[in-house]
Amino acid sequence: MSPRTINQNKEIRQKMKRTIMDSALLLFSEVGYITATMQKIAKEANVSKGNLYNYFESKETLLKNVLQYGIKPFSELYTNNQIELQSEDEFEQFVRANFEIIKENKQFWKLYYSLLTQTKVQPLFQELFSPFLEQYMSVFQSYFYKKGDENPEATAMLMGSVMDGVSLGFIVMEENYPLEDVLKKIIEKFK
Amino acid sequence: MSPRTINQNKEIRQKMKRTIMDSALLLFSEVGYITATMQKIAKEANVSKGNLYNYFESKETLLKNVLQYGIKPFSELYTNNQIELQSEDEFEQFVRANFEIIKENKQFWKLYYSLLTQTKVQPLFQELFSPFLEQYMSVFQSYFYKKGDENPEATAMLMGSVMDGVSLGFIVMEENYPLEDVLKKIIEKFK
Amino acid sequence: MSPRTINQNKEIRQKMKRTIMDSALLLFSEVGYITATMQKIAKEANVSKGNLYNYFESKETLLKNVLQYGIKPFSELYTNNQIELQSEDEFEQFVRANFEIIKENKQFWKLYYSLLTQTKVQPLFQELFSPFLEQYMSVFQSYFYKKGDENPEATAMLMGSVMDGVSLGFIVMEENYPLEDVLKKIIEKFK
Amino acid sequence: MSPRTINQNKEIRQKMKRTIMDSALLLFSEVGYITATMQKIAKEANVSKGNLYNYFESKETLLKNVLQYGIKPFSELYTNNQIELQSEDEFEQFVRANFEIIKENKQFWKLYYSLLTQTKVQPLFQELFSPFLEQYMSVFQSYFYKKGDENPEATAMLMGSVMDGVSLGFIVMEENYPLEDVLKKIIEKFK
DNA sequence: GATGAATGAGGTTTCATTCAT
DNA sequence: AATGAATGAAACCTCATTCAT
Repeated sequence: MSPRTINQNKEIRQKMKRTIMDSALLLFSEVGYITATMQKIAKEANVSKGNLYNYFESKETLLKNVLQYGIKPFSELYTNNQIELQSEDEFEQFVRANFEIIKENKQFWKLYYSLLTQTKVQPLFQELFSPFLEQYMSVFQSYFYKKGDENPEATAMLMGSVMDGVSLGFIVMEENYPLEDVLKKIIEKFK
Repeated sequence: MSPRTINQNKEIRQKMKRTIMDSALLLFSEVGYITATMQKIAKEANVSKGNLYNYFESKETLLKNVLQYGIKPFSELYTNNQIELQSEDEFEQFVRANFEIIKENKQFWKLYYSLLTQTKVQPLFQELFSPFLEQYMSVFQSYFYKKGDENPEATAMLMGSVMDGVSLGFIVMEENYPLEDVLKKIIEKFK
Repeated sequence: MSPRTINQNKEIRQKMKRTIMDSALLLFSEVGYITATMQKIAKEANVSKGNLYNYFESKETLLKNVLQYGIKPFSELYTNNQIELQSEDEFEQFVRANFEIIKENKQFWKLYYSLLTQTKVQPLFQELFSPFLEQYMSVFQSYFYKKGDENPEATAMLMGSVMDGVSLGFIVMEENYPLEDVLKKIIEKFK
Repeated sequence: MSPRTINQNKEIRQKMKRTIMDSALLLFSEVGYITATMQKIAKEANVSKGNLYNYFESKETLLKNVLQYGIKPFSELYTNNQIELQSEDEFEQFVRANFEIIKENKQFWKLYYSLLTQTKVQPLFQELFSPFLEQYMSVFQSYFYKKGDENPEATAMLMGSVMDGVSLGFIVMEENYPLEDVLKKIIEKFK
C-alpha cells in the first residue's frame, strides 16, 4: 500500500491537535490550569501521556495553543470587519454579538476569567489578549465620543468592566443568571 | 522558673495567627491558592513549616480563616446598620463605601476574584460568601424598586455585575484603572 | 518505532508488581508496616519512589495486595479440597500442612502476627482473614466432635490458639524454636 | 509557708511518673507504640508536652519504664516464691495465676504482644523479658520432667506457646474468647 | 517543675516530563 | 507517531524533641 501522502499526514496531525486541545480546554476550564494534569488531559483525549508531547512541547505550550484557538472568533469579529458603530441599533448588535461568542464557548471564557488573576500565566495572558482588548476599548470609545459623552474613555472602561462583570456572573451562575434581562438593561443604560 | 502566663501565650498566639494570615493572604492573592505553598507562606511569615500547623490545621483551614477575616469589613457594613438606601445621595455613598473597602484590602479582593472560578474551593466559597451576596443584592433591588424600575431584579443583578467587573478591572490593572472616573459614570447611569 | 506490545507491557507490569510486593513484604515484616517507608520499599525494589504509585495507589493498597497474595497458599488449602479430617493420620497431615505453609513464607506470617494487634489496620485485617479463620475453626470443631469431645468448640479454639502460639514462637525465635519436637507433642496431645 | 520537704517532692514526682506511665500504657497498647505520639500521651496525662521530658528523657525511655512496671506482678510471682509445681493441682493454680495476671492488666499484655514482632524495639524487649521467660520455661520443664515426660523441653515449649496463643486470642477477641472453657481444656490436656 | 511555641527531618503522595521500545 | 514505565522535585503534613520564659 502506498504511504500516506504528506497532506494526509498533516490532516491527521491537525485533527489530533484539535482533539487534545478540546480535552485540555475542558479540563483547564473545569478544574483549573494547575489542577488539570497532563495525565487526565491525555486520558480525556484518548491519547497516551507520552504522545501528548509529540504535539505540544509542554503544558504551558498547550495552554497557549488553547488560548490562541479560543480567542479566534473574538479576534475575527474585529479583524475581518473594521468595526465602527454607527447607531444605537449597531451598538446593541455589537453587545449581543459579544455575548453570543461567550455563550458559544463558555468553557473558554471560564478559563479566561480563571486565568485573569493568575500571576503565573500573566505574561502569556498579556501577550495574547492585550491587542484585542485595545481594539475592543476603542470601538466603545469612539461610539461614546460620537454620542457626545464628555468622558468617553471612562464610559468605555466602564462598558468593558460591565461586559466582564456580566460575563463572569453568567459563567459562574450558569443558567441562574438572567442574561437576557440584564442585557436589555445594559442596552437601555448605555446605548 | 514559672512558665509564660496564660495571657502571654494567648497574645503570642493571636499575633502569630495574624502574621501567618497576612503572609498567606499576600501569597494566596499574588500567586494563587494552589501555587502558594505552605513552605513559602512559612518563610514569608518567618515561621517554620511545622509551626504553621500549630496554628492552622491544614492549608484549607488557613484559607478559610483568611477569607473569614477579610470579609469582616464587608460583613460589618451590612450587619451593623440595616441598610435601606433612601436617596440618590445614599446610593452614591453606598457604592463608594463598597469600593473603599476594596481599595483598603486589594489583596483580599484579588484573592476573592481568583477563587471565584476555582471549582476546588467552591463549596467553601459558597458557604462563606453567599449570605453577604444575598444581602448585597437585596439592598440594590429595593432601591431600584423604589425608583420605579419595572425590573429591579435585573437592574440589581446588572449592578452586582458592574461592581464585580469594575472591581476586577481595578484589581488587575491597579493604578492604570481610572476608578474615580468610572465611579462617576456608574453613579450617573444607575442612581 | 513501534511501542511495546500490549503483552510486553502486561508482563513488565506483572513482574514489577511482584518485585515491589516482595520488597514490601520483606520490609513490612522486618520493621513493621508503619516504620517501613515507601522510600525504603522503593529502594529495596530498585524502583523510584514515584513509580511505586504507578503500581499501587497508596501504602495501604500495597499492604492489601501483599496480604492477599500471602494468604493464597493458605486459602487454596481450604478452597481446593473440601476438608473433612477422617482419621488421626489426616489430622496430623493437616496440622503439618499448616506449618509447612508458614515455614515456606515466614516473612508473611511475621507480618500477619505483627498486624494482629495493630488497631490501625484491623478493618482491612478482618475483611481479609476472617473467612479463612472461620473455615479453619470449623475443620477442627467437626474433627473433635467426631472424636466424642464433649466441648469441641473449646478444644477447637484452644487448637487455634496453639497454632497461633507455636507459629508466633517459631517466627520470633526462628531456628531456636524446636518446631519438630513441639509438633510431635501437639499431635500426641490433640490427635 | 514552708517549702515542700524532700520526701513530699519525691512523692509528687512518683505520682506524676505513674500518671504519665498509665497514659502511655493506655495509648501504646491501644494504638501502638509508633502511632501513640508524645503529644497525645501528654494530653491524656494532663501534662504539658515539655514537662513529659522532665520525667522521661525520651519516648523509648518512657516505653522502657512502662514495660518494667507492667512486668512486675509477673516477676514477683517468680522471685518472691521459688516455684516448684508439686501436683496437678498446683499446676492448675499456676496456669490460672498466669491468666489472672493477664486479665488484671490486659492493656499491658496487649502492648506486650504488639511489641513481640517489632524489630525496632527487640533489643529492649529481649533485655527486659528474657530473664522471666527462662524462669517461666524452667518451671514447666521440671514439672513435666517429674511427670515422666520423655521430652519435657518440648512440652514446656509447647506449653509456653499455648499460653502465648491463648493470651493473644483472649486479648484480640476480648469477651468473645471462651477463656474459662479453653483453660479447662489446657488443664485436661497438660496436667 | 511547668508551659507550649518552635524546629526540621522525614513521611506519603502527585505530576510534568523523559525515554526505551 | 505511539506507548506507558520511569524519574525526581516538590507538595502537604507529622512528630520527637528543644527552649525561652
